[in-house]
Amino acid sequence: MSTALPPLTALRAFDAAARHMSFAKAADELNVTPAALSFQIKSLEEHLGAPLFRRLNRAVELTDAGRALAPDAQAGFETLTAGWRAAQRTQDHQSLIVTAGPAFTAKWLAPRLYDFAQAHPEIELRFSASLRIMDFNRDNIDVAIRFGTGPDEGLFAMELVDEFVVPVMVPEMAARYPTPEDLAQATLIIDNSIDFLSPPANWDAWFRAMKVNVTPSYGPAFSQADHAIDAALAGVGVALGRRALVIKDLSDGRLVAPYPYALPVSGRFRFLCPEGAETRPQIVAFRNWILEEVAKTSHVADAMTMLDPFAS
Amino acid sequence: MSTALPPLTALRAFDAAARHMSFAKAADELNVTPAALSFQIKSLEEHLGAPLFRRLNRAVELTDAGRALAPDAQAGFETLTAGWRAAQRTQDHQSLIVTAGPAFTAKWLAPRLYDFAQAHPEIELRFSASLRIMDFNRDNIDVAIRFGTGPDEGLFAMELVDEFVVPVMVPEMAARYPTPEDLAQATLIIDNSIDFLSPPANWDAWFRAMKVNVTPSYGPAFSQADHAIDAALAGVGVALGRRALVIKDLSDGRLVAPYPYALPVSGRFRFLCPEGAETRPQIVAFRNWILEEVAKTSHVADAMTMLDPFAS
DNA sequence: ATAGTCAGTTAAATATATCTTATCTGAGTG
DNA sequence: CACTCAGATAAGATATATTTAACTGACTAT
Repeated sequence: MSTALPPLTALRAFDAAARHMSFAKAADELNVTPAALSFQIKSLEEHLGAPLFRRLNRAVELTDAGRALAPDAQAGFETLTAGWRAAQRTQDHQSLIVTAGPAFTAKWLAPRLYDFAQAHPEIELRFSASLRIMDFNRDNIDVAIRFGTGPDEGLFAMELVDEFVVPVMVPEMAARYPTPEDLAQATLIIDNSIDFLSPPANWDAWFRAMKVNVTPSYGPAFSQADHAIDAALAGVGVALGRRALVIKDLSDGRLVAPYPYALPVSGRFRFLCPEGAETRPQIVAFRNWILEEVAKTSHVADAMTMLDPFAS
Repeated sequence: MSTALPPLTALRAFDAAARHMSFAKAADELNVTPAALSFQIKSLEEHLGAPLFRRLNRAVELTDAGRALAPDAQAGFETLTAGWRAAQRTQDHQSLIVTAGPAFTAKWLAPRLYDFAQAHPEIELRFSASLRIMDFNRDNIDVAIRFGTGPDEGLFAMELVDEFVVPVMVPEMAARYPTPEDLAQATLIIDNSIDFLSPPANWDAWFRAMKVNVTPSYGPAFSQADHAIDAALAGVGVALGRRALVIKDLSDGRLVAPYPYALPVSGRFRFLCPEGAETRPQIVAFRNWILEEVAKTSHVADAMTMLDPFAS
């Protein structure tokens, strides 16, 4: 039995027909006449020596052979399409598609976007905020910014600055809670988005590292870090904010960190792109811009004293 | 930027060229002249608007665009090939390719093969003994027999009989160890191949279920169940054998199980094939034959008393 | 040096595959 | 009973792919 592939055009016609379960719709998708599609399927069936579809009254259905072929045909063409798109993207120096989690998008990227647009008017930046880890080729992504530790196979990775968490609140509230012990009276906002970290970076860990013995009264809990920070900005209470997500608000004075003791966390925000793509001009520009922006606010972090995350 | 795929023949030419890193070898693989391949690559590069290869003195190397495309191109065509082979297999009623672990192949299939060949001379049976779990389409497999519990997505599965382990030895040895307590004096052969089971099905578990308090003296340990049984057949000692693997030897008298107390285990051997393939004639024949063979030796197991695997 | 070889390119002719238009079939539908 | 819908088919037109044969430019070995 010949292992060689049949004519690929015919295979593609089959894929479209199997996905739509209709020759007419498949022909439409491929911008050919139904007649052409009919020929292609017939040719494929001749190559195989057996029918792939059963022609019914007003419908078609797959034969056993068709059912064996269809899933791999679909997957194969999807992969080819993804690869072709990736190759096309290497030729595009105008646009840049970035994916990041909702928190980083809202609290780091969004407030600085105007700045990037000013510096690089030629680059059309698009965002795709999603927690789902995306596949660069399949999802048409150029750059991802993800919180984690790496390493990642086959990816170019650059770690942004050391990450930590520190209690943040609106300035008016800071006057009411001059010392960490006073936080026993405060509403502590909970951020569950980094529960997966080890060692943990929650309120309990911060108090322990501070060697402060309080029985905190917890307030609302959020599954996304940006919502917890928004709550703090609204004056709801005190949040334990990750550096990257609160440093802009601290720098601009919307939030303050009255106790300059920060708890290091094991993850960092990382800049990721497919290997080889790190030299594309718009990716270079974006990466340099991120580094510049990080540097702009580093003075805020310099004033912090790092706690021992393993203190007991 | 058009998202449509370029001519597929050109893509396939690129795939071959990228895999071989040589136009000449790629042309050879595709049974065309180097000239044809050169045209195909050129056409693909025109579609993309950029070169995919850098032509060097006596070699070619991929450009960034080529590097972005090559992996997905290769994966895509591999998937298409696997699917096509799967479709071709549905048309083949003569041959049957079975994969099973080494132990099942050696101790169950191999001794019965002559029987199947007699009953179905029209079916050409081939074996692929491997511990690696294989992909039906990718590896050209019709049927797999695996030890486990399921369920399996998208597969047709049939569980063979309940599985258990029982001490087995050569008949001469049985006279020396009339009671389970006597096993303290015997060499106990260890089979590590089912260490992953829960609850465990090792000597310790069997003695505990028997409520026999012995301090066993362990002999050689094997990572594959058939080797442990071979050791028992060679008179090395007493093995704890899985039903399916020892029942033929018990039935034929090469081994005996002097203590008819068997410990049930949580896994079973399972007959697996792609969904829809279970009606193909040679698969039906093979499946029925397995069921018949299982029935032939069931009297041996009927004489066993099942122990409580959770006894403490 | 200089001819030989190797890898890939190119032009022109040709073969093959693919697509279209137009007509046809056959089973439901109003 | 005419109508529509999904697909099949025939014949000619067009686009794609391939071959043969001649060419380039760099390394290789006398």
